[in-house]
Amino acid sequence: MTAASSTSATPFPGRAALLAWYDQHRRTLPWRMVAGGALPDPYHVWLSEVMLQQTTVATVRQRFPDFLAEFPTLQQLAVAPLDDVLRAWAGLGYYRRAHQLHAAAQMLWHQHGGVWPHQPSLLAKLPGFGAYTAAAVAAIAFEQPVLAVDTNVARVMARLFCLPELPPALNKSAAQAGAGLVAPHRCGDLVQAVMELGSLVCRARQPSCDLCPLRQHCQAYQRGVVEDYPRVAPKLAKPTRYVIAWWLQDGQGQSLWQRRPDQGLLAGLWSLPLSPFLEAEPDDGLAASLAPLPTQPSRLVALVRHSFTHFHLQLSLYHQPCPFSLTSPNSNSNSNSGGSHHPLPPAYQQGRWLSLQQLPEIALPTLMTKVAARMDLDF
DNA sequence: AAAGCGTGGTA
DNA sequence: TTACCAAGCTT
Repeated sequence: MTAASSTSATPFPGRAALLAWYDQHRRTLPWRMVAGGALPDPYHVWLSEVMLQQTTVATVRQRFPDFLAEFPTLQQLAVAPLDDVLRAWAGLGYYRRAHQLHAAAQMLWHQHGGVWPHQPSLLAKLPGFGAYTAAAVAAIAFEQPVLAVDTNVARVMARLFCLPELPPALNKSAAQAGAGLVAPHRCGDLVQAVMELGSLVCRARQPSCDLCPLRQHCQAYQRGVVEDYPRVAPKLAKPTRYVIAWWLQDGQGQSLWQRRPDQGLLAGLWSLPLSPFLEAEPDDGLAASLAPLPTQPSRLVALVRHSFTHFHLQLSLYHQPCPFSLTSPNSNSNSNSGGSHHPLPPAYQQGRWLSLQQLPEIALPTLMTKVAARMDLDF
């Protein structure tokens, strides 16, 4: 989001009350030091901040320890294969984060010699570091006097000062309005205190103003208009798209899985072969015309619904037996033992033939986890 | 700079 | 069931 440093801003009078509230109510989280403890490990702070981008604390609480156990240090993350990182990230969404996490680890390890820059402006040069993450790491890990503005902080400031902007302009406005909260000491606690307040008290829905340590300072509360802030832009309706996923099954019960490109939707994750996106629900005739093996029968096995950020998807899972006997389980091509059959078209000659039991070896997005569950039922 | 990019919980 | 929301970044 955004960041602000306090240079000449008017000190905010509620800062001490906010920190006192934080000392009493802060949650114990896996990436957070005990109250009053030493500075946290910047690698832990960074990993948690990236995981928490648009992702709930409840989810990150579950996934952070496992990821850290697989990649305990910056160095181990930097030297790990990308596909291992993607597999560890599977299910968390926004997979570009995992690509950039890996790229930034490599830059920090190989170009910075494993030494972290402390300034937000330098951190912001790393992939995956926007204004928010750069400020959050600088404040929490290195006690730099900056305010990191995420959704929570923007909401708290919008209410404290009745800021009228809509996102993303609100974030800049909130950074300016909140500059008076920043001081030379307890920089990391201050940032986390505002976020914690936004998460636990100054919530988007049903805020608990009676529990808020800042309500005497809150303009929206004084005017009785807390629920009117922050203002929200009207949302566009999500379109529904359709797609066919091909369950090609060979004689040993294996199916063909393909790695998606490193850019775009589900980047670098694995999927059954997919048709192009369709504007309407496909019927059996359309499926037959698009099938990888035109001479083989195909049957509809399941409809799988899934929602992405900007569209709804209905996936039609079509099963098609593949008569080729494969030379090896992980072969990239099909043998020619079935001489009377047409070979698979080139688009289907890349990938891995895997049993359902082997799926943990590859990075599967949640959509494909749902699909695999239906394959398991139908197997 | 508007749009692309995941997922799970909640009302 | 649907819509909204959550410790955003990138092009």
